[in-house]
Amino acid sequence: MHPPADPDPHRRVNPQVREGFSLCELVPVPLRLIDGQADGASMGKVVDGGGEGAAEVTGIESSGRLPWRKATLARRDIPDAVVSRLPGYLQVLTDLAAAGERTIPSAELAVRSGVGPATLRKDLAHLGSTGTRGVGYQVDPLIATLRDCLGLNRPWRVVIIGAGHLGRALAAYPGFTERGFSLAGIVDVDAAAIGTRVGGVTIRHTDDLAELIADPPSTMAVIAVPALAAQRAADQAIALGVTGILNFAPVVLNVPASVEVRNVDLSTELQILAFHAGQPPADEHQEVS
Amino acid sequence: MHPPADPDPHRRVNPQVREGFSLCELVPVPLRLIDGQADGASMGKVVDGGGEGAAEVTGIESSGRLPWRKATLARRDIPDAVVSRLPGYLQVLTDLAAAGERTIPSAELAVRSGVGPATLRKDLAHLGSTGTRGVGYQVDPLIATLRDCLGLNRPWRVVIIGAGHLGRALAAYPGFTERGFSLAGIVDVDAAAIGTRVGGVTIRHTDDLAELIADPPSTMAVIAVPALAAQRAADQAIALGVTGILNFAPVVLNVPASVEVRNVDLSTELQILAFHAGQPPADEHQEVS
DNA sequence: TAGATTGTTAATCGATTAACAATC
DNA sequence: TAGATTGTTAATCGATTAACAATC
Repeated sequence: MHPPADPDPHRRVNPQVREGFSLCELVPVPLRLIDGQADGASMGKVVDGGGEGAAEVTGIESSGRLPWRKATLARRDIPDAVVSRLPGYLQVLTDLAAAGERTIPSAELAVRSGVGPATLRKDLAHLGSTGTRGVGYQVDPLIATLRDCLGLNRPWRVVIIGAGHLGRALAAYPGFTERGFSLAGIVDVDAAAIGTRVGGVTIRHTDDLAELIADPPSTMAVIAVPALAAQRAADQAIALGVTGILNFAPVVLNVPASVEVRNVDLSTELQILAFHAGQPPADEHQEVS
Repeated sequence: MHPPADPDPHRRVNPQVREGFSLCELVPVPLRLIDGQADGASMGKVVDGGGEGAAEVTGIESSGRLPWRKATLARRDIPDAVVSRLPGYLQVLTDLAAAGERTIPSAELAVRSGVGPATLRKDLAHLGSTGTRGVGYQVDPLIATLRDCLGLNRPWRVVIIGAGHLGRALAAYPGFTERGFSLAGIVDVDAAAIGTRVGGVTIRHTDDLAELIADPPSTMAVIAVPALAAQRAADQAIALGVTGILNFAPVVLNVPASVEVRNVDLSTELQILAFHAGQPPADEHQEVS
């Protein structure tokens, strides 16, 4: 009935530890910390962190005893597969809101999002139940919940590294700012490009990256440089505090586990299409099993 | 140890039948066909196709009794998750070949590809075992096998629909032709753009799409138009015989099951990064479970 | 109430991983 | 042979799906 599961090539990184810990809604769940014993082989002992800081979604370890915020989401608990579908739901819901819809049943939202209704309801249940039995989901509150979950209510500043055709196209992409990402700047090493205006900013030299990222701070970088320059670009960005990288270069970036990388590779996608195009065509009237 | 599984948002389509059938190496497996009864509700009856045509990877239903080609691969049998990793392996291997490497053990190829060694070996086993115990994999033969499997030994012509910033950047992207895809042309409806040269071709009007796709035939299209125009572009391309679509517009395309769609959405990726950036930072010394 | 639709369970399905016998 | 590394098995893990009780 549905496209089979397919692990996300966009999240591929060199094997690294990526262990999370869980937060629960409204319940002060302590951070799980490893105590200090440097015992490499055995498992770290889980220590009760004392109930502090877990509700603060920015992940900054709190120094004082914060009042328990109404944590809207158990964000750590959401599987990656679910997270990757949330932007799609948000997109569809935004369109629905613009069209004046107030509520929508899961069946319809699912069709418009390209997923099954069971998957949709289970996904949304991860955000805390927002639906009403017999009615469906309220569009506006669900949008708010999704935006909150994805962290889109804070400003995100993004730098683009590489001002070739692709970098400039990305800088000029309106969807960038439409969805709350603001372009901090774009850099390149090519003297011919520097000084050109694109997407509301002026292309600067890569040497200015530190300055650009620092104030106000950017935490996301888009890498749009040739493959050979990509690792260096990533290293620079990470050294300057970037924790999220969208990589368009066809290389596996080596990054610390604290940095999230998503890869987008045009030719990978074309090759996957080639594979399928080379297959015997799926018969439209094929048996449904 | 590894990034968790993550279903591939790039393959999301409206729920449609996507049933395959299997080919086995060297064994003439008949196509499974549904007989003609137009019985909508009940399941189609599976009919033995008589053993013809299954080995022809182009998927054109053969009219005569073809000799059984030595089918190098059971391409239908390869899980999507595996297929999505093959281009990455090919990329790494190509780099290794350029560096003069003759053989490579799975452990090293795995690290360079950002996957685990067990996954790598299991993936390659799907292509027929090409490794040598105690030695590793031979680079050049493995490249040949991968290219064969992905269907990269045939010419693939691609049309780009939409000549905005992104469409033009894609047209100019060298990786396009470097990996065996040739740009058939690029079209737009904007009179100001038509006539401009980009990536070795001249931007033509969308009305010329039929002509462009027909001769020589293109089977792949890249959609780089605004969201509102994407479905229409897809419909046009599909009507003209395109069976693979790389969609950059943030919409779920409605296509027949015989058409493969892969979605690339910049803002989706940024939103996923935002989610992770909003999380408590993964502790580098976190417990390994 | 009756109809509709959610939230959740349990079953299925598929992908990943560790481990090791096979074998170069 | 001894060492190295594959191919494959079996176990684990996670994601999807169908179905239905809960409930608006």
